[in-house]
This record gives sequence, structure tokens and C-alpha cells, in this order.
Amino acid sequence: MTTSFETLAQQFRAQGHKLTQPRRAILRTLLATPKPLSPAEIQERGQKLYGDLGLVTVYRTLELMETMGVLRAVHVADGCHGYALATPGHTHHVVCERCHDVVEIVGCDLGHFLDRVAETTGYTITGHWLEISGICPACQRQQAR
Amino acid sequence: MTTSFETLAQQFRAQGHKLTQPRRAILRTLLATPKPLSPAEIQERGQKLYGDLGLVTVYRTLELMETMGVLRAVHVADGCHGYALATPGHTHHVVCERCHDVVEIVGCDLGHFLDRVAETTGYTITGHWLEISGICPACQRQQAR
DNA sequence: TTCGCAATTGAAAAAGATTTTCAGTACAGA
DNA sequence: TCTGTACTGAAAATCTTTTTCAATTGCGAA
Repeated sequence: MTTSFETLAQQFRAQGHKLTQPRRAILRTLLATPKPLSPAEIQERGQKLYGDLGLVTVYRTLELMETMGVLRAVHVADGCHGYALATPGHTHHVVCERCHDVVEIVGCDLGHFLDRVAETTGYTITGHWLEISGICPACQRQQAR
Repeated sequence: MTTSFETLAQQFRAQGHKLTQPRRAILRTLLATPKPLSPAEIQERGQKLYGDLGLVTVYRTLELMETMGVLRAVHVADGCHGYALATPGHTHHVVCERCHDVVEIVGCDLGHFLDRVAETTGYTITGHWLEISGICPACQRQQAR
């Protein structure tokens, strides 16, 4: 469940994309924190790794990574959202509503429920998007003081 | 699961909000379609009911209704999103990825799973956001031609 | 029914977010 | 080492959302 730079790099190459310095900076920035980051935050932090990182490039790279399935938009409480790495496949995010840390989890037990949804609605179910909100252990400790 | 104009109007009054002509137009517009609508679409359609409907008022009213729990942002495939009415309480949306119709469903069977997520991550779970995508019966019939 | 207050409104302006353009650069394969 | 094309970023443009402020209106009280 923890992605490495090399894993991501490999996925870029596997799909015929160049691994440029701006892109390396973006990948390292996303890997450096468990928090979802906005495009502007990614640019700001990424520029510490590659001084010329442009905001347009950040937008383009995030879109590419979303298409590759290695990154996902994450919603924080008030609707504003950032991006967090995601392991391709059936994974979901748990987001701390205090500090916004994100944890990835695998699977979600919705199988039978989705079958029933198909029955009652007549829809052919093709997918789902689940995000869980909560309070992380560190914020729980902080709150108990 | 089907909200009426009167139900919504009652909820406005119950929280001390005025039921103005712009707001009536917005409510009727949202009730008139099962599709999620963008603020601009709500304004465009709402102006057929109240000619002076301003976009700012649409934004303010949508925010108010979200706060009241009677409306929710809905994500369509490419991330752009609209707003759809939602019955307060434990309900989720099923969204057709062809025509973007939305159906509301109650409950979701995640109880035990969320317990397990709490165990494995250490998070105190406070809520979740689930959206199911599929193909509605009408689009299935269309596709079978 | 009338009045008054404060919530509500919408145009204009501003701010924020995202995309497009285009000339220059750089990555990777030959 | 060379070359082609993917990639880049500044500038401009577009889109989305919010703020300002004077005017309007809904509703409760009299």
C-alpha cells in the first residue's frame, strides 16, 4: 500500500511517458506527505526540488496520473479538494477531518449491497467511489488533552 | 425518497430562511430533473421561472441547501460535478455514466466494514461519502440496439 | 391591512482555479 | 552523439466562485 518513487516512475515509462525533472519533482512531492495537496501546493513544494516547476505542468501531470489510476482527488470537509496518491485497483481513502492526513485502504465490502442496488434500481453497476472521513490516531490523542 | 416542493419549502421556513421567488425558482428547477445541474445550468433553467435569477443567488442558495442537508454535490465521470437533491439522512446517489441521471438510495451496508477500518487504521470513523456509478435502465435499452 | 426590519438580492468587480497557446527545451531511443 | 517529439512554462484566456454594496422584498408584529 505504500508506493515508491520507482514504482511510479516505472508506470510512467510503461505507458510511454517521459520521466522529466518536473515530473520527478511532482512525484517526490506527492510521496513526501500523507496529506492531499492542491495543485498550487504541489507547485510550491515541488519548486524546492525543481526551481522552474510551472503550475500548468502540475495540472497536466495530475491529470495524467489520474488517467493512469495512480492518483485520486480527495475531498476534505468543506468540499475543497486536493490530490493524493492511490494504489491502482480497489482502494479507498480514509481522510482525517482535523489534519487532513489520508490513509489508503483496500476493498470495501459493498459487493452484495451493490447487487441489491442493481436489483432495486435497475442500474447496471459499473463502479463506485467511496471516501471515509474520521479522526486519525494523532488527532485523537491531541483531542483527549 | 421523492422530495416535494412543499417539503423543501417547509425546511427553509423551519430554519428561519425566507422563501423568496429566486429560491422557489431554484427549488423547482432542481425538482424538475433527475440530473445533477451545475450552478450555471440552474441559473439558466431557473430564469424560465423567475427572469431575474442571479448566478450569485444560485451559489448562495446551493450552499445554504447543502448546509441544510437537502442537496449534495454529485460527481460525474470526468470530475466535473453538479448538484442534486438529497434526502437528509443515510442516503447515497447512483449516477448513470451515460445520461447522468441520478437515483437516490438508502443505507449502504458499510457498518461492519467501517468497524474494521477503524480497527486497522486506528481512525475514529465519523462519516463516509459514497457514490455509485452505473448505467440506467433507459441507457441499457438504448445500448442494446 | 400596513409597516418596518433584516434577510435577500443581483450587477459589477474581484479573486481563484484551470485551460489554451506557442516557442523553446529536454528526454530517450536510434 | 544526434534527432524527433513529448514536454515545458510564461502569458493569455477562460471558467468558476466569491465579495461588495445599494436596492428590494418577505414575513412577522402591530
